Amino acid sequence: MGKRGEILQSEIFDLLRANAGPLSAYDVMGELRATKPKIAPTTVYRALSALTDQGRVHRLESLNAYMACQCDDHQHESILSICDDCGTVEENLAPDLLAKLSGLIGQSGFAPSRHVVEVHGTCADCGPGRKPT
Amino acid sequence: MGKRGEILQSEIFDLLRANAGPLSAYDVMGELRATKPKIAPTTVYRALSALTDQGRVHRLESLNAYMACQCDDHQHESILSICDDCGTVEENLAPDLLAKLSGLIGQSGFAPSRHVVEVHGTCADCGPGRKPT
DNA sequence: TGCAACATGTAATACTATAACATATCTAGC
DNA sequence: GCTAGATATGTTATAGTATTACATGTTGCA
Repeated sequence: MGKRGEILQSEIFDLLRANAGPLSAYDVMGELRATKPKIAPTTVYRALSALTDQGRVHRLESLNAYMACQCDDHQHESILSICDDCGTVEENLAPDLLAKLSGLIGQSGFAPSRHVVEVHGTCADCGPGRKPT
Repeated sequence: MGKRGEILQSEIFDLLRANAGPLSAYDVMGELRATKPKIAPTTVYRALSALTDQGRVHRLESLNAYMACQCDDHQHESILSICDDCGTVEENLAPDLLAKLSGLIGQSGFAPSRHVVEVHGTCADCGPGRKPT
């Protein structure tokens, strides 16, 4: 086996890439139901889990949602900036900052394995001095 | 009104303080049911929300759980290190690092309002070179 | 008193995620 | 090819997290 799973993963990855903002697991399932009316949460979660393990998809812990990695190299941890107005998320790379973070935490003997760094706020397009339509 | 709410908040705060690790909202509700058998989720969430607004309680986004702030001054954002083995969470203050983070993100015109920084790993007590009991 | 504003209580339901077990597919060795 | 064991996938049910909508109580002030 394995074949069908990879197809599903690609399908989900494309779906997330095509979307401007992040999608919840159930959003993804809703989209998939268009072609696979009987797909179950477990199946979707398994695929999302595989994708996040691969680094092709990021999970937004503070939103319970998922987005496609915006970079070509999927072997990195990201800093995600989330606009609370329009919902768009930008991915920022800052290995040095994450290293500094690990160093700081490591001083007390803690061994970091995974960083969750998400910054909420308003993006340039939604920022102050801009009025809603 | 307002009085009964503040009492409940203190009760929850004490409960969280007494606990070594973070508690989920429903954990908290379970404890509260000992004295208030009919307390509802909404009530608990409202109190937790007030407490987090005050900075007396931190929400762990990656665990869907809550913990009492370990510092006396509750007017700060924290970096939380979470041991995936034993579940204990340490609070680290690093205003300079958060400022650097804001600066980085701000370069693209993004205006940060809230930082979520959670580091998973293993704490000094659970780290490598230590075998389970 | 009466009412406006707001805090709290209550019930129902929506959203997110996993457990447990059944079924299908693949690979290796015969 | 066939069987057995390992692994991936499908299916059903349920657990865990959070909010909506509306009812009721409380306060302060005209």
